[in-house]
Formats: sequence, C-alpha cells, structure tokens
Amino acid sequence: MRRGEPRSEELDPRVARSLQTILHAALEELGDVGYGAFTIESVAARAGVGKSTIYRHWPSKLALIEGAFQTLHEQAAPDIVSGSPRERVERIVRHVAEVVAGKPFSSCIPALIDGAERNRDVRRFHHRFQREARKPLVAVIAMGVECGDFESHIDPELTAIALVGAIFYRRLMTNEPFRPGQAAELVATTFGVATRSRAR
Amino acid sequence: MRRGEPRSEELDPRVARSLQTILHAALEELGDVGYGAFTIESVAARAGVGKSTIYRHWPSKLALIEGAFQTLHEQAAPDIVSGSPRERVERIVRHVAEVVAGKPFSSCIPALIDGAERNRDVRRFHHRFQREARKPLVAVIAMGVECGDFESHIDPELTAIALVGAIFYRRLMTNEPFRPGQAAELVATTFGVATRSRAR
DNA sequence: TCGCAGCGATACGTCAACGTATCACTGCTT
DNA sequence: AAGCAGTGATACGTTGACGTATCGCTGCGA
Repeated sequence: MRRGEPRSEELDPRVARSLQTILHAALEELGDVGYGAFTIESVAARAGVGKSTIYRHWPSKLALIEGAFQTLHEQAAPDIVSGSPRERVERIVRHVAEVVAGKPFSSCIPALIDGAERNRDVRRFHHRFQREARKPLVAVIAMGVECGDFESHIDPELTAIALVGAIFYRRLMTNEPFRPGQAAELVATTFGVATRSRAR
Repeated sequence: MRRGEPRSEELDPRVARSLQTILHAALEELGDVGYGAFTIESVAARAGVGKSTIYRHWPSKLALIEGAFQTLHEQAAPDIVSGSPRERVERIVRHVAEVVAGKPFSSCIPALIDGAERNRDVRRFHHRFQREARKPLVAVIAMGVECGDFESHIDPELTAIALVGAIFYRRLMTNEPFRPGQAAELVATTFGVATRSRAR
C-alpha cells in the first residue's frame, strides 16, 4: 500500500477498519487542536490504535493531515433543479449555512484555513473544495440573470461570494454564527432588490 | 512590571525597546507559523533577544501571543464624513480590502482565526476587533437607508457582513484575493441596485 | 561617576512528539 | 487448519520547546 488514499480495491478488512478509524479520529483531532498543534500520538490514542499502525499507512504527519482533510468531502447536495432561481438560491444558501454550522465541517474550518496558509497541498485542496462548493450557486445565479429574474448587471461569481462570504464571516469573525433559517433574509438583503425590481 | 501591555507610563528606554521589538517579532512569527506552532524561542531568535527577556515581560507563551495580537490595532481610518452614502460605503469597503490585503494584518488572519477557535481570550479580542471594524460601515449603510439613498428593507448589519464577508472569503478561501480596486464593483453588485432604483 | 536594573547568552531539567524498531498475538485468506 | 499480514503495545534515540536559573556586561538614572 503505502498510499494515504483509501483504495477502493479489495482490502483486508482489518486494514479498511484501521484506515477509517484513524481518518475519523484525525479529523476530530484537527477540529479540536488545529493544524499547528496536531500530533500523531493524540490521533493514535483517540483512535485506540498503535502509533505504528498510523505510520504503516501514512509516511508522515503531514500526509495524515492531508488525508484527514480529504474526508471532509462527503456532503449531500441540495435540490437545485426545481423552483424559481430565487428559490433555488435560497435553498443553496441554506444548505451552505447548514454545512458551515454542522459537524464535522464546522470545527475544521479554522484548521483548514490555517493549514491552507502553511502547506501548499492543503491550500490546493481547500481552494478546489470551495470552488466546487460554490459552483452550483454561481450557475443558478447566472441562470437567473439570463432569464431576467435578476438584474442583468450583477456578477454571479461576486454575488455568490457575498452570500457565502457572509455565512463564513459570521462563523469565523463573530460569536453569532449564521443560522440556516436566516437564509431567506440574507438573500433578500443581499440581492432581494434585484428580484423586486422585476416584480414591479 | 510583569504585565504584558506596554505601559504608557515613563519606562526605561531599554524596556520600551525590548517590548516593541519582541511584539513586532511575535506578530511576524504568528503570521509565518500560525497559532498552534508558535514558539517563544523562535520569537527570541527573530527579535535578536534572549529568551529570558521575553519571560521577564510575559508570564507565558499564551500571554505573549495575546500581546502580539493586540498590536494589530493600529490602522488609519478612512474618511467617512464626506460624500454620498454610496461613496462612503465604497470608501470603507476599499479600506477594508486594503487592510485585509496588507501587512501585517493579512498574514495574521489565519492565525487569528485559529487562535480564536482555541483560546477564549483571543476569541474575545478577535470578535471585538471585528465588531469595531464593522461599526462605521454599518452606521453609514443605516444612514443611507434612513435618508432614502438605499432601499428601506435592507438590514444594515447583514449588508455590511455580506460586503466584508466577500473580502475575507476571497482572502481565505480562494487564491484570488480581493483587490481594493474592485471595491466599487463589489458595492455595485451587492447593492448597487438600491442606489439605481433611487436614481431612476 | 556610580550602582543597579535590564540585558543577551547559556546551561539545565523536564516533557512531549517525531519517527523507527521489535514483538507477541490475532483474525484474515486460502 | 495453517501461516502470515496486519495489529496494539512498548521501548528507543533524537529533537525541540517549555520555563527556570545564573552569569557577566552595559547603559540608564541619580
């Protein structure tokens, strides 16, 4: 083996179990202590696993950290095909707010940001992850502009960033995290005007 | 002494010099290695100072970290009294973008976020700092709403957060940081319509 | 000009984590 | 049923940081 990624090939069940347990513990550890203070020994203790088992599967501490961040991928996608563009935007914004507020992602955001600042591979992963997550929102806004639901002069990418930026800002820079229930309010405030101007 | 805050009282010049040198080095170190990997010995080396000198002024590593973050305060404020509300908002947004992109604040943002997540005092400082920084923007937007320049239904606080949130989001979650020159574009996209609807 | 407070340097003991090695044991695969 | 690959435990040497202590040196204030 000697590769961090869990191979989907047939695998000794003991190995599969180890990998999953360790990655789960590593993600928790990252959320708890952050990127800089992350230690392999804590992960081993948390996972109830020997240090050697970790070193058997990942060549170094950094590789394990990267592996742990990879496990952040699994998230159900919201419905983005039904309803008006405005409704779809609200639904996506609510979904982002839920992910940002929920486990395991929420507690890892600071570690992810700090990790991205220190390590190039973490950074690449982090930025790509965010770009992918933003994509449906940008697409729906662009569609809304095209079909005249939103003002033609707005920039879909920039609007999307203002929306999700507000959610992350509240999580990271204030002690009043954004609640998913406020999604409609955020959309209304941020570019509700554009919708109203059509309804007039 | 034994207190981290630089007293404005009369002070042995050697002490004053030490404090300033050490705090400056500590801030650089935080920007470079982050909160979790911050070490006193590195700060001493970077400052060209004995370890003992640091321990003479701060009781522990954490106290020094807090002291270092305190030094982030100094920033010139933008002009917020002349021009239309719309112009003032643009000026403030541009100023925030400059601070977020400039030294020494920019490189400390990830460390600050991570530090805030791990330590209660850092968190309090961080949130208060952000709240203060947001205040003029919220006030100007509220004024614009009151005097009819902006749509009456927008929430000044939420709008302000969408604006600065976009700037921080670009800094932390993408590899295309927000450039101060895009301030007008951001304002136009986010609530340009509100201004236009009045001009109609 | 004198004396001392603050200085940088350095050494010290402690601890924790890194990454390696070894070793029975156990539960897969065949 | 056999045997081996993967396991947890444990010990090891190394490194680096914590925080303390001690030491001459120096530049500030009286």
